[in-house]
Amino acid sequence: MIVIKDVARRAGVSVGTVSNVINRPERVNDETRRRVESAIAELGYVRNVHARHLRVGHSRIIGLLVLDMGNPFFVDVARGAEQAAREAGLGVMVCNSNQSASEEAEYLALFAEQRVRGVLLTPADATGRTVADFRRHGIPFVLVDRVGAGTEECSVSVDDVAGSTLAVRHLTAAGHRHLAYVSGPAHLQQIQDRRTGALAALAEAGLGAEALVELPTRTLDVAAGRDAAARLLGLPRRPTAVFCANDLLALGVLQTLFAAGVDVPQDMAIVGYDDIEFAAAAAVPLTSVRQPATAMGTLAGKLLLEELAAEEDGEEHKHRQVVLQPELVVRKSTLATRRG
Amino acid sequence: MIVIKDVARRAGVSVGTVSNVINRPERVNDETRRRVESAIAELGYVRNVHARHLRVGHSRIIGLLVLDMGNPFFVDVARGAEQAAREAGLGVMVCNSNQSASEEAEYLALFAEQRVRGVLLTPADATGRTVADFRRHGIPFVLVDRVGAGTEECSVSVDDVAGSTLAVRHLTAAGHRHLAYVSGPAHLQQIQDRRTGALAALAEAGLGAEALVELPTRTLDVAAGRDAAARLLGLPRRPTAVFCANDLLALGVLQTLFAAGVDVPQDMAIVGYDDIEFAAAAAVPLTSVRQPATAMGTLAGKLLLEELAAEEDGEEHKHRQVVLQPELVVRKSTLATRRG
DNA sequence: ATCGTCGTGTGAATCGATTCAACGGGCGTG
DNA sequence: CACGCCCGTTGAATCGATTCACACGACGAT
Repeated sequence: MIVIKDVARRAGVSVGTVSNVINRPERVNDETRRRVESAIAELGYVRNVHARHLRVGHSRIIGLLVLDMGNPFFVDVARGAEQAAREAGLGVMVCNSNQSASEEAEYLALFAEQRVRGVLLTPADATGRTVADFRRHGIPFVLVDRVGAGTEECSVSVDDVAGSTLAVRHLTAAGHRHLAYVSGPAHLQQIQDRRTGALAALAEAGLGAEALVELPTRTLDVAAGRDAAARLLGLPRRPTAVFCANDLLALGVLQTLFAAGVDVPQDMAIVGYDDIEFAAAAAVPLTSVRQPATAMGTLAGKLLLEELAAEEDGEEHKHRQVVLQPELVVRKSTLATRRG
Repeated sequence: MIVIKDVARRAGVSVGTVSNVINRPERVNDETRRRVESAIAELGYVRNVHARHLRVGHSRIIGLLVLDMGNPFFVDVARGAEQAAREAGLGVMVCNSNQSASEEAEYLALFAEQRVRGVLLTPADATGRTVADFRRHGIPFVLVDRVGAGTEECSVSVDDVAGSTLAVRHLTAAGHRHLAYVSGPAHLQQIQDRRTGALAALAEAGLGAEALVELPTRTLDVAAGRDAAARLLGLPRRPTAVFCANDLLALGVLQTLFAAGVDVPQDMAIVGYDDIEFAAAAAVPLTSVRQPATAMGTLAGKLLLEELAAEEDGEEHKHRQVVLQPELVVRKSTLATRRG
């Protein structure tokens, strides 16, 4: 393997000069620079980032830890983050916590070992334990899709309470009085907030918590949705509408209802969350709460970059909590009007 | 930041001993080991992988470069690869080439800089140029979803010619005589192979290439499918069936046909490719060619691990080309029988 | 003639963990 | 008692790139 010393020998200069050609080309004479550059090309030299990072103290990679890349919502978040990082010449290492606090802790430990420059994190652990542990390493991080507890970190989130209020208000306005909430793992903040918003909308309509049957699931995917729908069909007094904590669940619910011959939206209305691309292409196009996923990723990336820049310039950094607003997209899955 | 020297001082031992506790705990006395371990815990020491890798020569990360993580097919491949890597204690860095040869080259350069332990690669460049360039670095790699040109590398792929033959044979058997092929970027091997298979099935049915109208697209996503469907509807002599190079395209086609009031499958049958989870949940459940995506990822990971193990033991490694077989899943989007 | 400055280059110290030759002490054996 | 051996530990060399104090020559100003 070719190292910087080989290049230096080939070009007839010192290793310091080769390093300068790579990192501050303006400091070296044109003629010398050309000689070094062609030596690099001829030998096929690739610099070793480990040596570099050992010296400079940190790497040029940021870590992104999301709940599940199987959810197109997070794919969009990742796309946004990657774009922001790219513009600053940083690489992104994407990992899945699979909504598990222990996997989250494992990946955060990996990031710490790697001395990543910063982290974008969608916490799986609502207690904040793993995040608190991670803070000790002193690696800058930004929370994504979750508001920080204090103001000790930046965060970008979408108002989940507002989003679910929109969704459920839409249902109560159509006359629904008895709803189901297909939720998800209770330890996720998003799941809790979306319940809060749903209850708020019910209260507006003069309804109490008894109007909302919660159907929790272990995961947030299509299979869990199918499973929840089976439970839904078995309920003694069947609700007339289902609010799902995300679109994957909603698609699963839709599939099972369809197979059971339940007409959507006539017999059962469905609202999803996230408005992933597949929601519009579903058997019955899904009404859903749209979240600005890519924008969230980009913004989170930018906040992190700001913090890094401040750190490098020795300036003070004020943490910011950005909250974006969701938007209800009405489609066929809720279009029927309820009788009474 | 805490370094190994701090731990050594705290535990009252030399740095060599601390390193031994971390890497070969059996060589150190129980009492000493415990002292070092608690020093590590108390100080919150995290070892610096850059220093480690500088010394040992390579990292414990493998690179995975896929065409598009927006395609659930590749998410499944990644899941499989990650699992295989995890079992061997390796991390995975996932990147998207976005089907672009230049982005592919960029990410491969990043992997080379990082001295990743190995690479799993779905090439975007059918010419094999970027792959050939990458070979120079001497980093082991395995091709995924693509058979290698020679036998100079391992590969895991699914027989695309067989898969598309299945798909199109299914259509001709149902009486279709005039088909469209919504393809994709011509520089992808998969796209070419799937055309070859389609033409083979047509030939079996006594039909020539004129029976297949190709509608190429620039990308392989839902939006491109919508766009292709618009062109499809504008054709002078409208085909009765569409074969799409993947499910994302098929979902886009379905959406546009639906909006235009074209009945699927009565007026137009659709076959997709990949059998992603969303294909079954579509407006009209899609007939699709199922590929063993997760298995492909796992297998590719295992082949790479085998190669790495051989390298470490100084053994000879024989490259293998594994070809998996796809399977046709028939659903409603092709269920109508053609008249003549 | 002297001094300062500028533009280029050099070479050694440095980052943190790993590894290995060497060492010391305890024990058993001849 | 002397010797060899094993166990556990030490300390220094090493990996490759970066960085910085310094050197060197040329040139201009005084």
